[in-house]
Amino acid sequence: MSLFCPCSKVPDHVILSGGPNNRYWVVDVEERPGHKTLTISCSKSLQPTETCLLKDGWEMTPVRRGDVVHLEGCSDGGSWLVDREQGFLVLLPDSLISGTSISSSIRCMRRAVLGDMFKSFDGGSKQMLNGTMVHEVFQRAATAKDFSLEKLSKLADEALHGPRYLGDMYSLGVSQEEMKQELHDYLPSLQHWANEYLNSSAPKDSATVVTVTELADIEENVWSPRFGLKGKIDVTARVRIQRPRTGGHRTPEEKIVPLELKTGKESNSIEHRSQVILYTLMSLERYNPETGFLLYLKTGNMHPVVANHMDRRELLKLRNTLVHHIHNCVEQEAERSRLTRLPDILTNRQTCQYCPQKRNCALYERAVDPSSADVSEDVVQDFLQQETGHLTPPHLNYFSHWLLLCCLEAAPMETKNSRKRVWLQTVQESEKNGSCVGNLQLSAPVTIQSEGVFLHRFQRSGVASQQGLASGDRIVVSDQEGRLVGLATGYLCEVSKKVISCTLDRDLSKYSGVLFRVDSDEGVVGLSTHLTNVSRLMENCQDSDRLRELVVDLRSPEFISNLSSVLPREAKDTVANILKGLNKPQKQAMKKVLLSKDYTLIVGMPGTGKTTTICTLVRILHACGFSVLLTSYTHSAVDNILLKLKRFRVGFLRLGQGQKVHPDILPYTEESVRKNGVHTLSELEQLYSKELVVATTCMGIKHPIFTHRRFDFCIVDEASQISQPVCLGPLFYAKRFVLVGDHQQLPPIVQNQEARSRGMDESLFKRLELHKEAVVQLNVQYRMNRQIMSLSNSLMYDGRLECGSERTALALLTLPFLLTVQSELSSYSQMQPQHDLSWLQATLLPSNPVCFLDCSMVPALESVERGGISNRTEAALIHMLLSLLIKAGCKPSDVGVIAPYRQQLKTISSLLQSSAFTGVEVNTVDRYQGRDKSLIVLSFVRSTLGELLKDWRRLNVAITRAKHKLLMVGSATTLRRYTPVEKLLNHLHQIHSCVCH
DNA sequence: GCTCTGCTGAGAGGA
Repeated sequence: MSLFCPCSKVPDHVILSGGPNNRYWVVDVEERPGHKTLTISCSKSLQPTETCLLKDGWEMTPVRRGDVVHLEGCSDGGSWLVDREQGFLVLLPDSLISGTSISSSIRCMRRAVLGDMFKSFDGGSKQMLNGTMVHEVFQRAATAKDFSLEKLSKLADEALHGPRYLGDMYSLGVSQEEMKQELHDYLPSLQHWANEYLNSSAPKDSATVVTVTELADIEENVWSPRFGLKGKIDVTARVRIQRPRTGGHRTPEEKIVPLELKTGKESNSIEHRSQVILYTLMSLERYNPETGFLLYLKTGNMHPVVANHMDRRELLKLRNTLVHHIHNCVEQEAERSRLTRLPDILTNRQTCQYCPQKRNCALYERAVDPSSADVSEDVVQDFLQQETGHLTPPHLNYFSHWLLLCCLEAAPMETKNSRKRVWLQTVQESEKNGSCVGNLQLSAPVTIQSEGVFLHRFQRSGVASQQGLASGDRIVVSDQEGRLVGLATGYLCEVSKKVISCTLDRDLSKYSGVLFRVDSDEGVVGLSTHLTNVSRLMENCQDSDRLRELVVDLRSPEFISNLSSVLPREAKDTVANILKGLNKPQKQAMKKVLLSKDYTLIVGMPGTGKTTTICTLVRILHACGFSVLLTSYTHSAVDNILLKLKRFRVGFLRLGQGQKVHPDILPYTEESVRKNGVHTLSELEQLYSKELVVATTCMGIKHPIFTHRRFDFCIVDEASQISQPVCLGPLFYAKRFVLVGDHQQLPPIVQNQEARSRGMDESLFKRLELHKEAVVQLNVQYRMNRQIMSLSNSLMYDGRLECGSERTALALLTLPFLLTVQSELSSYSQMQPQHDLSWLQATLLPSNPVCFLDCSMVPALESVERGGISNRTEAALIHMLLSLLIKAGCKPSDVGVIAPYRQQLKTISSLLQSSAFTGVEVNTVDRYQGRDKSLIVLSFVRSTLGELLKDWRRLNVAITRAKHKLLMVGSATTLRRYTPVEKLLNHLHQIHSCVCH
């Protein structure tokens, strides 16, 4: 008998179910020699329970209490058996693992796990590019049903000159001619294959004859939640298999099977065959194929791969081990998390020699166990020495620290990942969340918008339910039955009650008649960019060595003493001219950057003209002939600077998806420039090297341009909001860098509590700030009037913030009709003397720029709902204040309402529906950073200060958005318990107790 | 206790 903890509760985000697509919660695991028994339940109440007996090797499955599993096979009255002959157990089935990950784990499980954490940055090889291009030629010939040499060679040339692969050739440094040679070598065997297998009628008595009668699909995308698999099937073909006659007459078999194309050696290796077997497994629900084919395009030979139970069983066991390691890279030890061990390092040096995860493999080993370099086997010791010998203990510490933080932070992202809803929730359930629209049918012919972008229109039948999807959202399309999950992904264009239009990566016209569902797809972004950057920082090369010294060892930044050596003579006048428009600290900032040999930190306090400063800096650097890489975390921050820069005839290249770029910046994107004709490699090279200034987001550094170009300066805007690993990314490509930010404003958002407490919200900006000599402060501001500024000064800046002019200092809200409103209020007060409204009259006065409206005396209770926290009383008060202020002549577009919680914004917005309020912007503190309004109304929402406003940086941002008037609404008595708010309240002259009705 | 923006991606061969 096994005992299990009755208090163990299933978390909210877990979805369980019975039936063919079952999901069981593992209540308990009982291990015995040779077998393992699971106590499981598919109900969240954990009643009733069933059992599952694992044996014949399945008992080695690393399944634990609290895991979710899927069971295949049969159960006998609630007891399942998974053994040699029957049944499968799929561990964590909602984590879909790709076919290639699993087949790569055959040789080295450790490599497969690392491959999931770190997307390798090696950029591939010429052979790989050729492989991709041969695939493309084959697939397009298949679509055109024409494998003649003329057609093939035409398709090859299109691929060579089309936009798609030029970037890869640029990265790899191979010429179009070279690639052409490689590619053309394959064409004859492609034709040969077609002659041999495609509709061939050549009868052969002796052997099995396989004839491909139809190429049913190309690059079919498959998500198989039943087996926890995903993949892309090169070609899905209908084949006729005629076996040799043995006497009697035999009808040929017709089947739909996956074809896996390979351009490399005809190895027929276990990895290749495993890939095919996994494809047959994941398309079980679609066609139930028992066979697949490996098609080697070098020779045109085709090998059948028959999938038997044993192969499938062993591959699923590998998948289970892999998924276990991916999900359990962190373990708890005495309340503190730490990295877990990975599968062992191979001791066969031959295999490891070309492994793309070599460095990460060694780094990880030393991160979990610093002593491993001394105690392991000799082979491993040598390997560790070779890969990490150049690193000091602090370097290794930095690596393991950030690796752990990233793994911790990845966990909440994983649980939030809503992708599993696509297959675990019905359309009705998902529509209720607003994340899905169902009952859709194709309503118009699919049109091709550009290469690989297909415009679809769907008609919705039945009642339109609550609408949660918006245009621009990333989506995934599946059939409603759950047989064709994840058919295509793309973006939503138009949503109305009846019609949905979207652009998808695949043409779904062959599914006419199918009922579709469209789900929002937030995707699983993960933290692989972060980890890749941290790993790169540990590389044994010049760029990384230098950056490591500055970032990890915190070596003091150096400066040269004389400007004249950096300023070219011919640029002097231009630079002097540009400098004219700047104030003193801004000029200092320019000078510091020019003198820097390593880096400069520019602290841009609120309203001090950060964007202008960066724009001016770029102009100066440009005038001096320096190249500049301009980045920030968000597209909008990058474009804000570019919009300013554009006016000064400074040329630049903007990298990134056109969809995300500001419309006015679109003409500068690579996409648009290339439309004007870039067909050769040298044209592309020209485009990539033409502009001194290149702009992109920090995550956009996977672009081919960075395989070759280096910049004199890298500027990172909003650097105090970017987490360290991300901020590092662009710095690899520049000799010097400039971080612009303000650590007194919002830090990087970190969801995991432990990750935050262990320092994940420390930006690189903050880390480097200890070197005072690298810091310039922009403290002259042009936003807030004197009273508002002094509030922030007392809270955060110790009086360092200054007004740029008397005009700024004295500016007040203009309310042309205030007298009318005031007299109305007065007469109301006279008629109802029990309602003293003098507090309200004082509040409205522009000459009272900062007011706190204290709701302590009225019951202003917050309510915690599903969507978050709100406070109706505060919302009502804000509604009244705004009505009066707008009546008094304040323009709605000059008004901003800020609250720390989304739910409160909803509550406020719903009260501001009337047209009088059109233009009033209601948003979170976070969204308001970097922006301002003449009048800001701030709702504190909580009578007990929440986690969010305890952060004085968030509070600082909130109060510094107002130019002329700041109204704060909250419960003063309780808020006083928190030091930052207390400090703030003590500074105020105007605290009004409001008496609401 | 509820703040949010980034990202195509699974596979393209080689020993």
